[in-house]
Amino acid sequence: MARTEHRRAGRPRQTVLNRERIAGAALAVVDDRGDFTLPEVARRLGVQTASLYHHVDGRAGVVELLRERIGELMDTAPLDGSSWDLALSGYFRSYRAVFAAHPRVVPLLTTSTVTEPRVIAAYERVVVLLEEAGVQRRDVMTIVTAMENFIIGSALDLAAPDVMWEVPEGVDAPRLAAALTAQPAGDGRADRAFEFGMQTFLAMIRRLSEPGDASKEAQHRS
Amino acid sequence: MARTEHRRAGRPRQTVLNRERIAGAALAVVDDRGDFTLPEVARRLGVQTASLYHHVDGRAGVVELLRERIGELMDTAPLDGSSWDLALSGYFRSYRAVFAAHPRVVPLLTTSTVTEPRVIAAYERVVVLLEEAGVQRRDVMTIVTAMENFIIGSALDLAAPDVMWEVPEGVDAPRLAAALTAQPAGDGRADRAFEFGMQTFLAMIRRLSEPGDASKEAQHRS
DNA sequence: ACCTGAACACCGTTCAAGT
DNA sequence: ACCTGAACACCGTTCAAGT
Repeated sequence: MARTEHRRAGRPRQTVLNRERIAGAALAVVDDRGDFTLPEVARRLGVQTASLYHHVDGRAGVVELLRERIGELMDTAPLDGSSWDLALSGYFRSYRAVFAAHPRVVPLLTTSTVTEPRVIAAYERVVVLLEEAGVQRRDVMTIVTAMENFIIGSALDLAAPDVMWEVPEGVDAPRLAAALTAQPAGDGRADRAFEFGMQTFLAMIRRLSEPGDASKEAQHRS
Repeated sequence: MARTEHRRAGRPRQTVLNRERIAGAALAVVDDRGDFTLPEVARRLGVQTASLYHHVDGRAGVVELLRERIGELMDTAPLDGSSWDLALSGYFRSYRAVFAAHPRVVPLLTTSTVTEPRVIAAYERVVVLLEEAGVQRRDVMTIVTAMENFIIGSALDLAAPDVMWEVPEGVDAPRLAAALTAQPAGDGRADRAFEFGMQTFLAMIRRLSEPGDASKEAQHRS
């Protein structure tokens, strides 16, 4: 009892900390607090805040760790499927499912370039699939970007409160109120919007791939 | 000179602060720092940090102020146009243009319910337009939510770095690299993705409105 | 190399004191 | 009612001291 009560100063014989453990603690803190601070993460690990700096580059480093962890959780298996549309929808669904499991990390990861090797590799597959589907090379990134933006927005939606729109007192919005009421019940609100959007994009990709479709050119008019 | 050098303690004869001025200062700080702190906002107004608390409810109150200001900047005029698709695309374009002008406020506003009267009123119009377009009442909010998510994602894209995907060393992603290179030049990358996505949604709405379209039901299969 | 404990600058919030 | 100045708890980051 007296032995483990306090860790004295100086390097311990066996390492107590590593990036893996820090990532797990940070994710846990975000999951139930909605955000994290370095002292909170350290406390959960039974360690001093300053100790974290031996493994990660401050707070930004911990965010980077969360980004990696999220990337690892995504299931890229669907991308090796047979048909391009099932492959894409399967991957994007798992992409969003990871955020659905950890909605409160989303706001922490929204502003930065994608560099995660696993994610980059997945997008490599996505590009190949789109080209196989018949999308013109110069249009590929436009489509990927649009879908990515949609998924990020849908992920943020998961972190948002249950009611996305609320008609305040004094404001008259009967049709909006009616539409809000007419929504199918259940917690599937965000799920339905996601599925609808994804199917919408897939349908457009099919249209772009049909030979002799005049709307192909329309995308380049502006 | 000696008169205005210091403001002594006690209530000034004429009010120096109001919500409007605070909103403007906060927006300016965010625009060029990427974030704001109360001391920064106060400094820009030549005032003590504590003074802000007489007009807004702390930091959260200033965020609320930014939300209001952004709502006011949106141009709802297109919503009174003749055809539903031009009305919707016009409004959503201005919606996103406001964020394009103030990209760094986006991350501050992403997690919360829409209550802004101006924005609620705009969505009331959007609902009416969608119903006029022939969308089933129970589908309206699904579509609105999907489009909203897409726009939020597209707005965040504006706050992100120029390169959204970067293939790191050691990772092999030739087709992604080629697709990135094949993008049309110019800063229109985000704009093109936004236009593509919006037109994609409008096309789907048209399809849903066509009488006797079997795909209508498909949306409710899951 | 890795952990501690103390230190520092900075932030958000509160509050008594002044007009 | 509205502003100041001081105070407090807390956060991110640095660093010398210890093994």
